[in-house]
Amino acid sequence: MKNRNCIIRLSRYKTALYRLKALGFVKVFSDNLAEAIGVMPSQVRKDFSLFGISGKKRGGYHIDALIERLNEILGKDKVHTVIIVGCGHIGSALMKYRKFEDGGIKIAAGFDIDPAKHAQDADIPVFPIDRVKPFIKEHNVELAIIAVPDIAAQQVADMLISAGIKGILNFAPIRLRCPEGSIAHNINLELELENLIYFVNVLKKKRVNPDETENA
Amino acid sequence: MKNRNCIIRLSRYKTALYRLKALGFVKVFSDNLAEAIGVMPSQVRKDFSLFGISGKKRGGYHIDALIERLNEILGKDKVHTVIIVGCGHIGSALMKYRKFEDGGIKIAAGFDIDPAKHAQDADIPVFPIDRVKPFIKEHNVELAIIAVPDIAAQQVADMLISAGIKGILNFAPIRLRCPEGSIAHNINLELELENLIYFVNVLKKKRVNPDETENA
DNA sequence: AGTATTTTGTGAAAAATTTCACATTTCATT
DNA sequence: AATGAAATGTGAAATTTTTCACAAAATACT
Ligand SMILES: NC(=O)c1ccc[n+]([C@@H]2O[C@H](COP(=O)([O-])OP(=O)(O)OC[C@H]3O[C@@H](n4cnc5c(N)ncnc54)[C@H](O)[C@@H]3O)[C@@H](O)[C@H]2O)c1
Ligand SMILES: NC(=O)c1ccc[n+]([C@@H]2O[C@H](COP(=O)([O-])OP(=O)(O)OC[C@H]3O[C@@H](n4cnc5c(N)ncnc54)[C@H](O)[C@@H]3O)[C@@H](O)[C@H]2O)c1
Repeated sequence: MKNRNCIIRLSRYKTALYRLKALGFVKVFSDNLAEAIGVMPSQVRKDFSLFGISGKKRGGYHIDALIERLNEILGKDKVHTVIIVGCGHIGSALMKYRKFEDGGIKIAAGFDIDPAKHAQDADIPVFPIDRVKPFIKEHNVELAIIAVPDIAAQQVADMLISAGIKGILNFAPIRLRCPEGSIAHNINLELELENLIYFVNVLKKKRVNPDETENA
Repeated sequence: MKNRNCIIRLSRYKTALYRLKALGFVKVFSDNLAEAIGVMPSQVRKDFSLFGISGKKRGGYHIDALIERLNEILGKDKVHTVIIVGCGHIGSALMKYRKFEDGGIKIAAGFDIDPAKHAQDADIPVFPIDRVKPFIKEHNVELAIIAVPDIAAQQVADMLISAGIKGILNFAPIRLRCPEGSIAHNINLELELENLIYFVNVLKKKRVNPDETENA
């Protein structure tokens, strides 16, 4: 029911709603949202009913109220503080990304083992890794992004969790294990590319032989 | 049946197999793979049977043969050339990532609209954006990574597809539309963080009130 | 060689997710 | 105020995906 895909759809509805709002719309119907994110209108209504979101028959949903409700459900009604561990290529790209802040995600600091990466006076400071535990405790940080090499990732994750981190977004190409009470989501870009390659091949086979292949 | 999740699992099995192989294993059973990627053994066997992969009863699967077969299914039995459009923070992080090449994914060049990003003599060169069409045609490139600002992304995608690109991995936070015969996968990092935030909140509610909440 | 044990491969069952379909409500128009 | 059209909310149906469970095969052991 309230599975990962459903939550992802809620985020997508929200993105679509912000765009519709910017376009001047005040209310929206399930088919507008369905069209925007590429699902059936009944899916939109089912998702909403799962969270007790209701609109008005014939009147649809009020955009502002809907955005507010979705933000509340998604926990985006307050600012979330995140730290980044591993300020190499990916880590520093993320640190420089300003749009997270617009979305209520504040990157408080970076941490790295390499002194060359340290920048304690920068806009978003980068501290030595041994400062991470006290930092997490002092600032009550619950979220971390891991962008260290794969061999170090599990060890870093364990350390962060022991310091109080509850949620990790991991870019190292391994599946992080974590104990009850904490959670890790893994982003594996090579896997994403591999996946894309597979579906491009399916597509090509379909062109050559439209019958023998099935849909992607 | 052969849905996206199934293909993702195949990639994961492959990763696990490489690790098991490096550890000295020669054969593997469905429960080893299941344990490694966190699914049921019957899921592993079902996935394999879907692609006509078979092992030996009581003997399991031969790791080398299995890796080879998976690579073949996933289209990883040859090197794939990729270009990157938009060599800003994310784009250049990806260009500097050496492990793609180990996995048979070769980043041939980058393209950017900003002359300050151009580097025609670099290891992986960065060319002006107007060179991208001839490059795609000349080198028969089918895959592209888009890492331009969101407002430019759809336009860039259309251009790439018209030049012959079949598969796009998109980092801009919009859902790219593309015509029949081409495919785009979207990576939305803010959505991933939002999703993580939701599940961390579910976790916290569960701690406070173990009954009223359901599993993540 | 024969027996016991382990593991696959796969239909069938179960579970999860999506889609349908329609009664009900609301809004617009006359 | 009455009528008609449009959109929601939701059980039920359909579809998809996962898990079960067990017969058949391969290996190990005696
Ligand atoms: N760069 C990419 O495009 C890309 C793509 C896919 C996956 N990844 C993955 O993301 C991770 C980071 O990649 P990258 O390219 O940024 O690598 P990188 O080498 O540029 O950065 C890694 C950083 O982590 C730091 N580090 C190492 N061990 C540490 C520790 N124990 N504690 C704190 N910091 C530590 C290093 O000093 C370095 O600054 C890797 O796991 C990589 O496989 C990167
Ligand atoms: N940096 C991140 O951590 C991050 C995180 C999430 C999402 N993203 C998304 O990834 C994309 C890139 O982000 P970034 O931080 O690397 O931005 P950036 O501004 O650093 O880089 C964008 C690059 O694209 C180039 N560009 C702009 N228009 C172009 C065009 N028409 N053709 C070719 N090149 C063009 C720019 O010159 C620039 O070099 C954005 O859509 C952003 O929303 C980035």
